[in-house]
Amino acid sequence: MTIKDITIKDVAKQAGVSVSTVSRVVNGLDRVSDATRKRVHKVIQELNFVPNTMAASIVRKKTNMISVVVPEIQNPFYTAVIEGTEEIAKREGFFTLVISTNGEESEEEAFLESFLGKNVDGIILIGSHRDAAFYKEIRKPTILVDRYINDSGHDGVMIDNYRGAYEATKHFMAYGHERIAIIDGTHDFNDGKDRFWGYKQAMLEGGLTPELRYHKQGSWTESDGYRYTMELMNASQPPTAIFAVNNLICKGAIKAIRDLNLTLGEDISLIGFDENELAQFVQPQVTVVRRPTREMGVQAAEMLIQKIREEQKEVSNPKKVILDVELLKRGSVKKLK
Amino acid sequence: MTIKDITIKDVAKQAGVSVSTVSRVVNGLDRVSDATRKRVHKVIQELNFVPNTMAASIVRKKTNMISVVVPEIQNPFYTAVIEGTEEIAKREGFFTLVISTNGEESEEEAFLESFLGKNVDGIILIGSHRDAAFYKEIRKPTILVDRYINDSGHDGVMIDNYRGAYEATKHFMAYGHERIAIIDGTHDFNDGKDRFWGYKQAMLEGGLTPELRYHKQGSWTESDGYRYTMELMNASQPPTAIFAVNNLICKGAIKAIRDLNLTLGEDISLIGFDENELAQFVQPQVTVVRRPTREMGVQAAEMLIQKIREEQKEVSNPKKVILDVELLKRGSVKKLK
DNA sequence: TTGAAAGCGATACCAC
DNA sequence: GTGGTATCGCTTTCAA
Repeated sequence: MTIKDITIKDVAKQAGVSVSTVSRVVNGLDRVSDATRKRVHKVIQELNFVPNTMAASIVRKKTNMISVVVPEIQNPFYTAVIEGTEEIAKREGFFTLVISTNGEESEEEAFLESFLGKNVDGIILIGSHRDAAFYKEIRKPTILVDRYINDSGHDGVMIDNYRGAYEATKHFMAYGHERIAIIDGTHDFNDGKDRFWGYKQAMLEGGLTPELRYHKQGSWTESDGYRYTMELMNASQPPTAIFAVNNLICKGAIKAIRDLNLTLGEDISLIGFDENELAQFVQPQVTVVRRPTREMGVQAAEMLIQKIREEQKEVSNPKKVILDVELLKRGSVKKLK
Repeated sequence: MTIKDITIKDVAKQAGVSVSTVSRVVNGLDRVSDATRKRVHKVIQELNFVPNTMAASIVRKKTNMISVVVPEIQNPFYTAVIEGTEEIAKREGFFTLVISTNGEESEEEAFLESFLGKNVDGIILIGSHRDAAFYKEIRKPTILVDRYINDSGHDGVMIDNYRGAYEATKHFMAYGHERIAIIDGTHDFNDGKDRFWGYKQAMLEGGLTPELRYHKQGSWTESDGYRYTMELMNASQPPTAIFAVNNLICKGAIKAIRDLNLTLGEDISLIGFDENELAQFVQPQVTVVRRPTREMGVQAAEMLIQKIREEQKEVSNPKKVILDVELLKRGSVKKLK
């Protein structure tokens, strides 16, 4: 059992043919006689030869690898998207590399600029939030998922954040709610802005005025969800409904409601954005705006691979695909008469 | 903005130096005059040159990449381990590629044998469960995490499954429980066997006889956890305590207990193996055997990188590191008088 | 059908 | 300090 990797040359010598021939049978090309093909295969078996794909890639200028770059690998949203991309990639003969940047922009850059980034055929960036100039530097088929930056020059797959928030708010209103609070995240990017905008529009259209005291804005974290729910409910005139703009905030809200000894769907109504485990566990279950996570990955991978095949490295006309969301009505919204 | 990747040659020509020199400055080697270094750097900037690391790897026979292969990327246990490995890898200058096999053994093989597997410096296999012969084929520094196969020839990082189960069972007994049930998974591998064994030993040592009616064995799934909890509690003489051997089973048990309208820690005591979100949410919180997930990743990465550096490709004496577990006592175990 | 040889992009040894 | 060149493992014309 020798350590040295055996190469195409070893196979050639052992089989008594040229490396060209070995290369041909390895790649399943025609014009090789059955006899030699068989012989070569046998030697490959015996020697346990595995071609060095890097060497191949450098001449082919194709790696058959795509990479998916995510901010954090612990978040179920990202892994769900990844599963979608992997499914398609695999079907289409691509290998998926997952890179987690741990939320550090420098990591993203390190990957894209100086390392493996150069050695994949295409890139899917999920939840990335650099500026347009940054993305323009990427001279490779690239798809932006979840967050889209205009003028980035790349295609994108997103969801209709506006509509999700709009529908949620409308649902509250349809059930007779008027004091509808929103626990909001920062508005650094479109997703945050759009969700707030959807809420606001729905309110205005229904003749309600969004009140400042019902608008809590902090980070997109569970602890803020908890804290603001406490604040809202301890105020003199608490809201009858709370819209939690992401899954973490929603979890925090659920915990706060429990700790306040309030009955969900009775003392307070709640809608979350994005599915989460607690929302499904508590009773009544929490109504949420569901986004098609896996489908986002599928779409992104399909678009990317098509791009790779067409070698449209330069995007003339970036395409944005907006996937629809769905309001999963469960029991956490009380019908006021 | 041209598409063609620019190479070291382009830089050399533009800077009026040889490729050797460019290579030197790119790699930060000494023996380059400040003047030329500066000039070359300038050209690199202008041309936006990014070295092709694959080409470099093929001559260096080093990629500075390690891969982590997991069965499924959606499972928080795996992602926690991954975070640990990434931390170390990054610190040591390695890039981490995450590969999800989606539970398909063929995928694992595809990766290891014919693809990128060849192009990383080392491999961490988490939760893999092939036979020894399979692992022996891997001629690369490799660490097995969580599941260990004897005679595989590789190092491993595991936890003390036996002790975890033993402590949990002892805890029940210390609190006066005698009818202690176990909802068990399959015994295909050591982890499953050891957990059951720990339970059994603790019982026997305490003078209790593990009864067949209190031993439910199925798959490691939430649905089985749910189903068996139902069965146990609906039987004529239900147990007073249940040991759920993994996080999914534990979640199922929690849901069943809720649906049976039983009070946790009062009508029924419960201990889970491995932390999980529901265990922390319900009140009282569920006592669990905590395993040091992140630390497992850290250990594995450290061992792997050391091995890579020592070029111990052939392991003479595989090393097994067993990390300890901890019983997190929370409120789900009732003190019987 | 097969082989020889040039080349992919970079490194590293050896001269100068 | 700097450059020339063999080399890494493989693919791909071009001839034979």
